Amino acid sequence: MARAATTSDVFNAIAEPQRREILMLLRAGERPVTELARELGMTQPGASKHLRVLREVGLVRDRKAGKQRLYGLDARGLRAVHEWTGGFERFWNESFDRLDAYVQDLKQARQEE
Amino acid sequence: MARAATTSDVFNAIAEPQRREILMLLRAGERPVTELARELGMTQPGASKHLRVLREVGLVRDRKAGKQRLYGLDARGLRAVHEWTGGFERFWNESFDRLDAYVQDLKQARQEE
DNA sequence: TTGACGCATGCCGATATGGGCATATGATTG
DNA sequence: CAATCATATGCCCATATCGGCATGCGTCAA
Repeated sequence: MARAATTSDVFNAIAEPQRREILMLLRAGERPVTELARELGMTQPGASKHLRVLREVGLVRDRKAGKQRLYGLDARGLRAVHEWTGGFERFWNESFDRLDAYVQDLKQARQEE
Repeated sequence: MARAATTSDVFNAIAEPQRREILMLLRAGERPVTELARELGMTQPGASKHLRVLREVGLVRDRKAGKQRLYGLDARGLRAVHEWTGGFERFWNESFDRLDAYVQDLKQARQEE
């Protein structure tokens, strides 16, 4: 087996930095492909491909506007990611204590050598 | 170029479902590799490889305990993902309105055909 | 020392990637 | 219809993946 498809779920789709940038840009409103490409410094085919991935996982939607195709944000899919990571909130707050304990263990292990 | 390394950042590391499962399991406490492998129904080498990725992005830390090696959660890296997705919160709440507007646009476009 | 155990690593194969480039497709305009 | 603009797609390449399997390496026990 190989790596899962980028279109398999939102987690995979947003693993790509440029796709995350696209999403951030779209917070300011709908945009045609060429403008996105220009703003992100990528080629038009490049932008189209990333947009396709985002569309397939439902993070953006597109709308024809004459010659152009406007892409807009549909952030609902990001909620799942937010909630999943939120399930670890108490752990990243605890982390310092845990790191402390870890350091203690290290010291102890070193003494036992 | 190819797809970015899974170890390039936390977003890539957690794109893998099994790695997310590992992290969830570790919320209950440290565990040796073999036990993780058993609980997740994967082979020991498989678990080791996923743990390596998680370790390289800093989501887990390991500690030698005699013959075993205990892996523990370090969730701090997930905070960045939580915050990034949090930046879209108002958009997924708005989504229904926006969808509505979208539907209106569609209707209008259809009339103009 | 010799086993046995726990884990990490290396190699293989199949696959999907992301970027570049050319080109097909669609819609608008003259 | 022809020319043009906006996008999407297809193809190629180099690369990194994940899984399976064998094996190396460190640690503990007899």
